[in-house]
Amino acid sequence: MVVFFSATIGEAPRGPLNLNWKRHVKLEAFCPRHGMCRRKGRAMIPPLSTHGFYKVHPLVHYTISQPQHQYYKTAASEVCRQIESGLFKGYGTLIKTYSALKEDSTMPVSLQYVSKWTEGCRTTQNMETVNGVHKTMSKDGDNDDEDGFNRMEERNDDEEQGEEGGSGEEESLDDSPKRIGTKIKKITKTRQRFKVRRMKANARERNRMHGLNDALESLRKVVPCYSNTQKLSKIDTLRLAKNYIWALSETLQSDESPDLMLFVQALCHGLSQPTTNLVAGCLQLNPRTFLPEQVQDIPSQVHQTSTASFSLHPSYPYPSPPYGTMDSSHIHHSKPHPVDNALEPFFETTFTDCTSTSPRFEGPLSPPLSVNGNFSYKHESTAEFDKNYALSIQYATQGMAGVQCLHPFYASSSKHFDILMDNMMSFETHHERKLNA
DNA sequence: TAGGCCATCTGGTCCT
DNA sequence: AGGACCAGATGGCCTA
Repeated sequence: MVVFFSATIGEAPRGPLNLNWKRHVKLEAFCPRHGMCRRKGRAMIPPLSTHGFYKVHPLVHYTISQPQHQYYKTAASEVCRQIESGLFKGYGTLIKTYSALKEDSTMPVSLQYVSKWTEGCRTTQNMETVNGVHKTMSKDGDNDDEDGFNRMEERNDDEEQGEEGGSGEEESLDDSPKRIGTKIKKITKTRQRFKVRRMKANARERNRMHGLNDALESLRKVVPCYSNTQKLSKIDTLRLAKNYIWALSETLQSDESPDLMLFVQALCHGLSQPTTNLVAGCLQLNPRTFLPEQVQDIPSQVHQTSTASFSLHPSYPYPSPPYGTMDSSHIHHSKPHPVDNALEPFFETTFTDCTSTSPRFEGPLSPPLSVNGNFSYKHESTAEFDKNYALSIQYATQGMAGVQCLHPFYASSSKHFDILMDNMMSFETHHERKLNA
Protein backbone atom coordinates (compact mmCIF):
# COMPACT_ATOMS: atom_id res chain seq x y z
CA MET A 1 0.00 0.00 0.00
CA VAL A 2 1.28 3.43 -0.89
CA VAL A 3 -0.07 6.36 0.95
CA PHE A 4 0.80 9.85 0.01
CA PHE A 5 1.36 12.02 2.95
CA SER A 6 1.44 15.71 2.44
CA ALA A 7 1.42 18.30 5.11
CA THR A 8 1.16 22.02 4.99
CA ILE A 9 0.78 24.57 7.65
CA GLY A 10 -1.53 27.30 6.58
CA GLU A 11 -2.77 30.42 8.17
CA ALA A 12 -6.11 30.56 9.80
CA PRO A 13 -8.68 32.43 7.82
CA ARG A 14 -9.05 35.99 8.89
CA GLY A 15 -12.13 38.04 9.19
CA PRO A 16 -15.08 37.57 11.47
CA LEU A 17 -14.32 33.93 11.98
CA ASN A 18 -10.97 34.57 13.51
CA LEU A 19 -12.47 36.05 16.63
CA ASN A 20 -12.48 32.77 18.38
CA TRP A 21 -10.40 30.45 16.35
CA LYS A 22 -7.84 28.39 18.04
CA ARG A 23 -5.08 26.36 16.70
CA HIS A 24 -6.12 22.94 15.73
CA VAL A 25 -4.89 20.53 13.25
CA LYS A 26 -7.20 19.68 10.48
CA LEU A 27 -6.68 16.56 8.53
CA GLU A 28 -8.14 15.96 5.17
CA ALA A 29 -8.05 12.82 3.20
CA PHE A 30 -7.79 12.68 -0.52
CA CYS A 31 -8.10 9.87 -2.91
CA PRO A 32 -5.78 10.26 -5.92
CA ARG A 33 -7.78 7.90 -8.04
CA HIS A 34 -10.90 9.97 -7.87
CA GLY A 35 -9.18 13.24 -7.30
CA MET A 36 -10.16 14.85 -4.12
CA CYS A 37 -12.76 12.63 -2.62
CA ARG A 38 -14.43 15.39 -0.82
CA ARG A 39 -17.44 17.52 -1.20
CA LYS A 40 -17.35 21.21 -1.01
CA GLY A 41 -16.74 22.38 2.47
CA ARG A 42 -16.62 18.93 3.90
CA ALA A 43 -13.65 16.69 3.94
CA MET A 44 -14.04 13.04 3.28
CA ILE A 45 -12.13 11.19 5.89
CA PRO A 46 -11.19 7.56 5.54
CA PRO A 47 -12.33 4.55 5.57
CA LEU A 48 -8.70 4.29 4.93
CA SER A 49 -8.64 1.97 2.08
CA THR A 50 -10.70 2.53 -0.96
CA HIS A 51 -7.80 2.88 -3.29
CA GLY A 52 -5.02 2.95 -0.83
CA PHE A 53 -4.02 6.55 -1.29
CA TYR A 54 -4.48 9.29 1.17
CA LYS A 55 -3.22 12.75 1.42
CA VAL A 56 -3.34 14.02 4.92
CA HIS A 57 -3.38 17.71 5.17
CA PRO A 58 -2.83 19.21 8.58
CA LEU A 59 -3.69 22.84 8.66
CA VAL A 60 -3.56 25.36 11.36
CA HIS A 61 -7.18 26.11 11.23
CA TYR A 62 -9.96 27.74 13.08
CA THR A 63 -11.86 25.89 15.65
CA ILE A 64 -13.89 23.08 14.32
CA SER A 65 -16.80 21.51 15.96
CA GLN A 66 -16.17 18.72 18.37
CA PRO A 67 -17.55 15.95 16.17
CA GLN A 68 -15.42 17.17 13.29
CA HIS A 69 -12.45 17.44 15.51
CA GLN A 70 -12.90 13.90 16.62
CA TYR A 71 -13.31 12.91 13.02
CA TYR A 72 -10.00 14.39 12.01
CA LYS A 73 -8.25 13.02 15.01
CA THR A 74 -9.49 9.58 14.16
CA ALA A 75 -8.18 9.94 10.65
CA ALA A 76 -4.85 11.19 11.91
CA SER A 77 -4.55 8.35 14.31
CA GLU A 78 -5.21 5.82 11.62
CA VAL A 79 -2.64 7.32 9.28
CA CYS A 80 -0.08 7.51 12.03
CA ARG A 81 -0.73 3.96 13.00
CA GLN A 82 0.00 2.88 9.46
CA ILE A 83 3.10 5.02 9.30
CA GLU A 84 4.45 3.52 12.45
CA SER A 85 3.67 0.01 11.43
CA GLY A 86 5.47 0.57 8.14
CA LEU A 87 2.45 -0.28 6.08
CA PHE A 88 3.15 2.34 3.52
CA LYS A 89 5.79 4.49 1.93
CA GLY A 90 5.24 8.07 1.11
CA TYR A 91 6.57 11.51 1.13
CA GLY A 92 5.80 14.77 2.71
CA THR A 93 5.99 18.28 1.46
CA LEU A 94 6.33 21.63 2.99
CA ILE A 95 6.72 20.47 6.50
CA LYS A 96 7.13 23.48 8.68
CA THR A 97 6.05 22.69 12.17
CA TYR A 98 3.83 20.49 14.16
CA SER A 99 3.63 22.82 17.07
CA ALA A 100 -0.09 22.91 16.63
CA LEU A 101 -0.22 19.23 17.27
CA LYS A 102 1.79 19.51 20.38
CA GLU A 103 -0.65 22.01 21.79
CA ASP A 104 -3.28 19.35 21.73
CA SER A 105 -2.22 16.59 24.02
CA THR A 106 -4.91 14.32 22.66
CA MET A 107 -3.52 14.39 19.15
CA PRO A 108 -1.30 11.58 17.99
CA VAL A 109 2.24 12.33 19.01
CA SER A 110 3.57 10.10 16.30
CA LEU A 111 3.23 12.95 13.84
CA GLN A 112 6.48 14.20 15.23
CA TYR A 113 7.99 11.07 13.85
CA VAL A 114 6.20 11.73 10.59
CA SER A 115 7.73 15.14 10.45
CA LYS A 116 11.26 13.78 10.65
CA TRP A 117 10.46 11.06 8.23
CA THR A 118 9.01 13.38 5.63
CA GLU A 119 11.80 15.83 5.95
CA GLY A 120 14.15 13.00 5.23
CA CYS A 121 12.15 12.25 2.13
CA ARG A 122 12.87 15.69 0.84
CA THR A 123 16.50 15.05 0.16
CA THR A 124 17.43 14.94 -3.49
CA GLN A 125 17.97 11.24 -3.33
CA ASN A 126 14.60 10.51 -1.88
CA MET A 127 12.83 12.84 -4.23
CA GLU A 128 13.80 10.54 -7.03
CA THR A 129 11.98 7.79 -5.23
CA VAL A 130 9.03 10.03 -4.82
CA ASN A 131 8.99 10.88 -8.47
CA GLY A 132 9.28 7.24 -9.24
CA VAL A 133 6.18 6.59 -7.24
CA HIS A 134 4.42 9.31 -9.17
CA LYS A 135 5.39 7.83 -12.48
CA THR A 136 4.15 4.47 -11.37
CA MET A 137 0.86 5.96 -10.38
CA SER A 138 0.51 7.77 -13.67
CA LYS A 139 1.06 4.58 -15.53
CA ASP A 140 -1.69 3.03 -13.55
CA GLY A 141 -4.00 5.79 -14.60
CA ASP A 142 -4.31 7.22 -11.17
CA ASN A 143 -5.00 10.84 -10.79
CA ASP A 144 -1.81 11.99 -9.29
CA ASP A 145 -2.92 15.10 -7.58
CA GLU A 146 0.29 16.71 -6.54
CA ASP A 147 0.07 19.69 -4.34
CA GLY A 148 0.85 23.15 -5.57
CA PHE A 149 4.21 23.15 -3.96
CA ASN A 150 5.52 20.35 -6.09
CA ARG A 151 3.95 21.76 -9.18
CA MET A 152 5.58 25.05 -8.46
CA GLU A 153 8.94 23.43 -8.04
CA GLU A 154 8.67 21.47 -11.23
CA ARG A 155 7.58 24.54 -13.10
CA ASN A 156 10.41 26.42 -11.61
CA ASP A 157 12.85 23.80 -12.71
CA ASP A 158 11.57 24.13 -16.23
CA GLU A 159 11.97 27.85 -16.10
CA GLU A 160 15.46 27.50 -14.88
CA GLN A 161 16.27 25.20 -17.73
CA GLY A 162 14.81 27.69 -20.14
CA GLU A 163 16.68 30.57 -18.65
CA GLU A 164 19.89 28.76 -19.00
CA GLY A 165 19.18 27.97 -22.60
CA GLY A 166 18.15 31.52 -23.31
CA SER A 167 21.17 33.01 -21.71
CA GLY A 168 23.35 31.64 -24.39
CA GLU A 169 25.01 29.18 -22.15
CA GLU A 170 25.94 26.36 -24.46
CA GLU A 171 24.94 22.90 -23.54
CA SER A 172 28.17 21.13 -22.99
CA LEU A 173 28.69 17.57 -23.91
CA ASP A 174 31.03 17.33 -21.04
CA ASP A 175 28.94 15.76 -18.28
CA SER A 176 31.64 15.91 -15.75
CA PRO A 177 30.50 15.44 -12.14
CA LYS A 178 31.91 18.84 -11.27
CA ARG A 179 29.72 20.62 -13.79
CA ILE A 180 26.65 18.64 -12.79
CA GLY A 181 27.27 19.49 -9.21
CA THR A 182 27.54 23.16 -10.04
CA LYS A 183 24.32 23.00 -12.00
CA ILE A 184 22.46 21.30 -9.17
CA LYS A 185 23.75 23.91 -6.78
CA LYS A 186 22.63 26.65 -9.07
CA ILE A 187 19.19 25.14 -9.47
CA THR A 188 18.84 24.68 -5.76
CA LYS A 189 19.89 28.23 -5.13
CA THR A 190 17.51 29.61 -7.73
CA ARG A 191 14.74 27.49 -6.36
CA GLN A 192 15.32 28.72 -2.87
CA ARG A 193 15.43 32.29 -4.08
CA PHE A 194 12.15 31.79 -5.88
CA LYS A 195 10.55 30.27 -2.82
CA VAL A 196 11.69 33.12 -0.63
CA ARG A 197 10.48 35.65 -3.16
CA ARG A 198 7.14 33.93 -3.44
CA MET A 199 6.70 33.78 0.30
CA LYS A 200 7.56 37.42 0.65
CA ALA A 201 5.14 38.31 -2.11
CA ASN A 202 2.44 36.29 -0.41
CA ALA A 203 3.05 38.05 2.86
CA ARG A 204 2.90 41.42 1.17
CA GLU A 205 -0.29 40.49 -0.57
CA ARG A 206 -1.79 39.35 2.69
CA ASN A 207 -0.84 42.59 4.37
CA ARG A 208 -2.21 44.55 1.49
CA MET A 209 -5.54 42.78 1.70
CA HIS A 210 -5.59 43.23 5.45
CA GLY A 211 -5.05 46.93 4.97
CA LEU A 212 -7.88 46.97 2.49
CA ASN A 213 -10.10 45.14 4.93
CA ASP A 214 -9.16 47.52 7.72
CA ALA A 215 -10.16 50.43 5.56
CA LEU A 216 -13.39 48.68 4.76
CA GLU A 217 -14.02 48.14 8.43
CA SER A 218 -13.50 51.83 9.04
CA LEU A 219 -16.01 52.53 6.33
CA ARG A 220 -18.48 50.15 7.93
CA LYS A 221 -18.39 52.23 11.06
CA VAL A 222 -19.36 55.45 9.38
CA VAL A 223 -22.10 54.29 7.10
CA PRO A 224 -25.62 54.54 8.48
CA CYS A 225 -25.79 51.21 10.14
CA TYR A 226 -23.29 49.33 12.11
CA SER A 227 -24.07 46.09 13.80
CA ASN A 228 -21.89 43.94 15.95
CA THR A 229 -24.00 40.95 15.16
CA GLN A 230 -24.47 41.31 11.45
CA LYS A 231 -21.49 42.49 9.52
CA LEU A 232 -22.05 44.22 6.25
CA SER A 233 -20.50 42.44 3.35
CA LYS A 234 -17.75 44.20 1.49
CA ILE A 235 -19.80 44.89 -1.57
CA ASP A 236 -22.78 46.14 0.40
CA THR A 237 -20.55 48.37 2.50
CA LEU A 238 -19.34 50.05 -0.65
CA ARG A 239 -22.84 50.30 -2.07
CA LEU A 240 -24.25 51.71 1.10
CA ALA A 241 -21.43 54.23 1.40
CA LYS A 242 -21.99 55.37 -2.15
CA ASN A 243 -25.73 55.68 -1.58
CA TYR A 244 -25.18 57.50 1.66
CA ILE A 245 -22.86 60.04 0.09
CA TRP A 246 -25.27 60.61 -2.70
CA ALA A 247 -28.25 60.97 -0.38
CA LEU A 248 -26.41 63.40 1.85
CA SER A 249 -25.29 65.54 -1.04
CA GLU A 250 -28.82 65.63 -2.34
CA THR A 251 -29.96 66.71 1.09
CA LEU A 252 -27.38 69.46 1.19
CA GLN A 253 -28.31 70.75 -2.22
CA SER A 254 -31.97 70.81 -1.41
CA ASP A 255 -33.65 73.57 0.45
CA GLU A 256 -36.45 71.30 1.43
CA SER A 257 -36.31 68.80 4.17
CA PRO A 258 -35.82 65.34 2.77
CA ASP A 259 -38.41 62.70 2.88
CA LEU A 260 -37.36 59.90 5.12
CA MET A 261 -38.80 57.16 3.04
CA LEU A 262 -37.01 58.27 -0.06
CA PHE A 263 -33.89 58.86 1.91
CA VAL A 264 -33.95 55.30 3.10
CA GLN A 265 -34.85 54.08 -0.32
CA ALA A 266 -31.82 55.87 -1.66
CA LEU A 267 -29.71 54.29 1.02
CA CYS A 268 -30.96 50.86 0.13
CA HIS A 269 -30.51 51.30 -3.57
CA GLY A 270 -29.00 48.10 -4.90
CA LEU A 271 -28.36 46.57 -1.52
CA SER A 272 -28.94 42.95 -0.82
CA GLN A 273 -32.02 41.99 1.12
CA PRO A 274 -30.17 41.22 4.38
CA THR A 275 -28.46 44.56 4.22
CA THR A 276 -31.72 46.31 3.46
CA ASN A 277 -33.15 44.64 6.50
CA LEU A 278 -30.18 45.76 8.48
CA VAL A 279 -30.59 49.35 7.42
CA ALA A 280 -34.24 49.17 8.30
CA GLY A 281 -33.39 47.72 11.65
CA CYS A 282 -30.82 50.39 12.31
CA LEU A 283 -33.36 53.05 11.58
CA GLN A 284 -36.00 51.22 13.54
CA LEU A 285 -38.09 51.11 10.44
CA ASN A 286 -40.32 48.46 9.19
CA PRO A 287 -38.79 47.74 5.79
CA ARG A 288 -42.17 47.05 4.34
CA THR A 289 -43.03 50.69 4.71
CA PHE A 290 -40.31 51.95 2.47
CA LEU A 291 -40.23 49.20 -0.05
CA PRO A 292 -42.26 50.71 -2.82
CA GLU A 293 -44.29 47.65 -3.54
CA GLN A 294 -45.33 47.57 0.06
CA VAL A 295 -45.98 51.25 0.38
CA GLN A 296 -49.19 50.89 -1.51
CA ASP A 297 -50.54 49.11 1.50
CA ILE A 298 -50.08 52.23 3.54
CA PRO A 299 -53.13 54.42 3.92
CA SER A 300 -53.73 56.76 1.06
CA GLN A 301 -53.01 59.95 2.98
CA VAL A 302 -49.47 58.76 3.29
CA HIS A 303 -49.04 58.58 -0.44
CA GLN A 304 -50.44 61.97 -1.02
CA THR A 305 -47.92 63.67 1.18
CA SER A 306 -44.87 61.70 0.39
CA THR A 307 -43.32 64.16 -1.93
CA ALA A 308 -39.63 64.12 -1.69
CA SER A 309 -36.85 66.52 -2.09
CA PHE A 310 -35.04 63.66 -3.75
CA SER A 311 -37.53 63.76 -6.52
CA LEU A 312 -36.55 67.33 -7.20
CA HIS A 313 -33.09 66.34 -8.11
CA PRO A 314 -33.07 64.87 -11.49
CA SER A 315 -30.12 62.64 -11.48
CA TYR A 316 -28.50 59.93 -9.58
CA PRO A 317 -25.08 60.83 -10.77
CA TYR A 318 -23.32 57.55 -10.55
CA PRO A 319 -23.52 54.78 -13.05
CA SER A 320 -25.46 51.89 -11.76
CA PRO A 321 -23.40 48.79 -11.34
CA PRO A 322 -24.29 45.51 -12.87
CA TYR A 323 -25.28 44.11 -9.52
CA GLY A 324 -28.68 45.66 -9.75
CA THR A 325 -30.21 48.82 -10.92
CA MET A 326 -33.34 49.69 -9.13
CA ASP A 327 -35.45 49.90 -12.17
CA SER A 328 -38.82 51.40 -11.45
CA SER A 329 -40.38 48.75 -13.58
CA HIS A 330 -39.05 46.24 -11.13
CA ILE A 331 -39.86 48.19 -8.08
CA HIS A 332 -43.34 49.15 -9.10
CA HIS A 333 -44.44 46.26 -11.11
CA SER A 334 -47.95 46.29 -9.78
CA LYS A 335 -49.47 49.68 -10.22
CA PRO A 336 -48.24 53.22 -10.18
CA HIS A 337 -48.85 55.59 -7.35
CA PRO A 338 -47.48 58.94 -6.26
CA VAL A 339 -44.45 57.46 -4.67
CA ASP A 340 -43.52 55.94 -7.97
CA ASN A 341 -43.74 59.29 -9.57
CA ALA A 342 -41.62 60.82 -6.91
CA LEU A 343 -38.94 58.24 -7.43
CA GLU A 344 -39.10 58.28 -11.13
CA PRO A 345 -36.70 61.12 -11.85
CA PHE A 346 -34.30 59.60 -9.42
CA PHE A 347 -33.97 56.29 -11.10
CA GLU A 348 -35.05 57.22 -14.55
CA THR A 349 -32.01 59.34 -15.08
CA THR A 350 -29.90 56.62 -13.71
CA PHE A 351 -30.95 54.39 -16.51
CA THR A 352 -30.53 57.07 -19.05
CA ASP A 353 -27.06 57.72 -17.84
CA CYS A 354 -25.86 54.25 -17.48
CA THR A 355 -27.60 52.03 -19.93
CA SER A 356 -24.89 52.50 -22.45
CA THR A 357 -22.16 51.49 -20.05
CA SER A 358 -23.71 49.25 -17.53
CA PRO A 359 -26.05 46.34 -17.85
CA ARG A 360 -29.40 46.71 -16.26
CA PHE A 361 -30.63 44.49 -13.58
CA GLU A 362 -33.15 42.16 -15.06
CA GLY A 363 -33.93 40.13 -12.03
CA PRO A 364 -37.18 40.09 -10.17
CA LEU A 365 -37.93 42.32 -7.29
CA SER A 366 -36.88 40.97 -3.97
CA PRO A 367 -39.66 39.48 -1.93
CA PRO A 368 -41.16 41.54 0.85
CA LEU A 369 -38.74 42.23 3.58
CA SER A 370 -39.24 41.50 7.18
CA VAL A 371 -37.48 42.61 10.25
CA ASN A 372 -36.60 39.38 11.81
CA GLY A 373 -32.97 39.85 12.63
CA ASN A 374 -31.28 40.74 15.79
CA PHE A 375 -30.17 44.15 14.82
CA SER A 376 -30.77 47.74 15.51
CA TYR A 377 -28.67 50.77 15.40
CA LYS A 378 -25.89 50.32 17.92
CA HIS A 379 -28.26 47.95 19.53
CA GLU A 380 -27.47 45.72 22.37
CA SER A 381 -30.92 44.69 23.32
CA THR A 382 -33.16 42.61 21.19
CA ALA A 383 -35.97 43.12 23.63
CA GLU A 384 -35.63 46.84 23.22
CA PHE A 385 -35.86 46.50 19.49
CA ASP A 386 -38.85 44.24 19.74
CA LYS A 387 -40.55 46.74 21.96
CA ASN A 388 -39.84 49.57 19.57
CA TYR A 389 -40.90 47.51 16.63
CA ALA A 390 -44.14 46.70 18.32
CA LEU A 391 -44.62 50.37 18.96
CA SER A 392 -43.86 51.17 15.39
CA ILE A 393 -46.53 48.79 14.26
CA GLN A 394 -48.90 50.51 16.60
CA TYR A 395 -47.98 53.91 15.24
CA ALA A 396 -48.35 52.68 11.75
CA THR A 397 -51.83 51.44 12.38
CA GLN A 398 -52.75 54.66 14.05
CA GLY A 399 -51.37 56.75 11.27
CA MET A 400 -48.72 58.07 13.59
CA ALA A 401 -51.33 60.07 15.38
CA GLY A 402 -49.96 61.93 18.30
CA VAL A 403 -46.35 61.39 17.44
CA GLN A 404 -44.41 64.57 17.60
CA CYS A 405 -41.77 65.34 15.11
CA LEU A 406 -38.81 66.40 17.11
CA HIS A 407 -36.40 67.12 14.36
CA PRO A 408 -36.92 69.14 11.23
CA PHE A 409 -34.82 66.81 9.15
CA TYR A 410 -37.54 64.22 9.27
CA ALA A 411 -40.42 66.60 9.63
CA SER A 412 -42.12 65.64 6.45
CA SER A 413 -41.98 61.95 6.95
CA SER A 414 -42.37 61.31 10.61
CA LYS A 415 -46.03 62.04 10.44
CA HIS A 416 -46.63 59.29 8.04
CA PHE A 417 -44.29 56.46 8.64
CA ASP A 418 -43.73 54.16 11.46
CA ILE A 419 -40.61 55.67 12.78
CA LEU A 420 -39.63 56.34 16.30
CA MET A 421 -38.25 59.78 16.55
CA ASP A 422 -36.07 59.12 19.51
CA ASN A 423 -34.38 56.44 17.51
CA MET A 424 -33.98 58.73 14.62
CA MET A 425 -32.43 61.24 16.90
CA SER A 426 -29.96 58.68 17.97
CA PHE A 427 -29.30 57.92 14.35
CA GLU A 428 -28.53 61.48 13.54
CA THR A 429 -26.60 62.07 16.70
CA HIS A 430 -24.39 59.22 15.74
CA HIS A 431 -23.65 60.71 12.40
CA GLU A 432 -23.13 64.15 13.76
CA ARG A 433 -20.63 62.59 16.06
CA LYS A 434 -19.00 60.79 13.19
CA LEU A 435 -18.87 63.90 11.09
CA ASN A 436 -17.49 65.94 13.90
CA ALA A 437 -14.91 63.36 14.70
C1' DT B 1 -26.95 21.22 -0.53
C1' DA B 2 -26.34 25.25 -3.47
C1' DG B 3 -25.02 29.75 -3.26
C1' DG B 4 -22.88 33.71 -0.94
C1' DC B 5 -19.01 35.48 1.07
C1' DC B 6 -14.40 35.37 2.37
C1' DA B 7 -9.10 34.63 2.78
C1' DT B 8 -5.25 33.10 0.57
C1' DC B 9 -2.20 31.83 -3.13
C1' DT B 10 -0.55 32.72 -7.53
C1' DG B 11 1.05 34.64 -11.88
C1' DG B 12 0.85 38.60 -14.83
C1' DT B 13 1.55 43.46 -15.57
C1' DC B 14 3.19 47.91 -14.61
C1' DC B 15 6.13 51.02 -12.31
C1' DT B 16 10.22 52.67 -9.73
C1' DA C 1 15.07 43.34 -9.23
C1' DG C 2 11.48 44.08 -6.45
C1' DG C 3 7.12 46.10 -4.98
C1' DA C 4 2.19 47.29 -5.84
C1' DC C 5 -1.84 46.04 -7.89
C1' DC C 6 -5.01 43.02 -10.02
C1' DA C 7 -7.81 39.07 -11.23
C1' DG C 8 -8.47 34.10 -11.37
C1' DA C 9 -8.43 29.83 -8.85
C1' DT C 10 -9.17 27.36 -4.81
C1' DG C 11 -11.07 25.92 -0.68
C1' DG C 12 -13.32 27.00 3.58
C1' DC C 13 -17.57 28.25 6.50
C1' DC C 14 -22.30 29.78 6.91
C1' DT C 15 -27.07 30.02 5.82
C1' DA C 16 -31.48 29.55 3.58
